[in-house]
Amino acid sequence: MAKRTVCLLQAPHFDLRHTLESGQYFRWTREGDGFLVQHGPRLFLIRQEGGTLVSEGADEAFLHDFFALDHDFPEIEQDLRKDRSLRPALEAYPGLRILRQDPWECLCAFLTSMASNIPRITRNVEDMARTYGRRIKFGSRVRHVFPGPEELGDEAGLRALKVGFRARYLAQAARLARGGLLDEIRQLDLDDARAALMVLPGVAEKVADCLLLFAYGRLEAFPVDTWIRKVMTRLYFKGRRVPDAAIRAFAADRWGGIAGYAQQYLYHWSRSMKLDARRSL
DNA sequence: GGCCAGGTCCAAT
DNA sequence: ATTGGACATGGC
Repeated sequence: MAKRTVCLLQAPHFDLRHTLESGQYFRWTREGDGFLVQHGPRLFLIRQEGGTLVSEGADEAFLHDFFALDHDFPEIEQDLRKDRSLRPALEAYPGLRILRQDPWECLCAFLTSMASNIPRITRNVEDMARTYGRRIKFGSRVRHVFPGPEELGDEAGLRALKVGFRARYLAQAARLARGGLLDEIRQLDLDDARAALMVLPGVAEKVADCLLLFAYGRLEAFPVDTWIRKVMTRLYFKGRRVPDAAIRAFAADRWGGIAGYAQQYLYHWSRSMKLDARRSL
């Protein structure tokens, strides 16, 4: 067996665990004091030692891109800290960052996310990989690459994986992705990009915003899901139910180009808080 | 058992 | 323009 080279990467102001556990990405498992992660064709071990990421099985350029180390973390954090309501979330998960995922994989993950939950999304994604993806090994560990749009099964095949009504969306997404839809997004401004993504059946505002934020690096995107709706109405709307558009508009106004970071902190924090409807913040 | 879940779509106000 | 139910499956 070929010996794998160890890759060291400086990642100050970055917390691997908070980042992976925040619910933006699903293809990782804990292993020892680190994680076994896969993304695209890669399968790698990674752990954090202070401000350094130590990895086996991935090169520096990939890691730098995937973990989005080009984002100006101190600047983002400093900006968000100006909002007092955000501080508990910021302090609960210092170093929580937004990843830069592959758009196709991200699309499939969040297509399966509707009316679901993280354990089930994770299982759906792994089922798709195991059924349609090519095998890869890391030492004695065997995993599967997430299948490309050409490799993903048809609707009937996907239904057999228990993804339910999401099977049709996934099959259609594959068809449109084969036509290059996901590549055309990058050059569009936010509104056009969102509209282009929403051409995909099963993609409306929330999933589109997840892609824009988690895959396309559009840090101003602010996905509004049930958790965000709950925490935002509590923190900023006196508990009154308001349209999602109003929440997005508020976020854009308050946090501008880094609203997506605020979203990810609030999402992770609100879930850990187990916010109760009867309790005020 | 029925209700609801990292939503979206469609029909009926 | 807004609202309610259906959609598969699974967990509680």
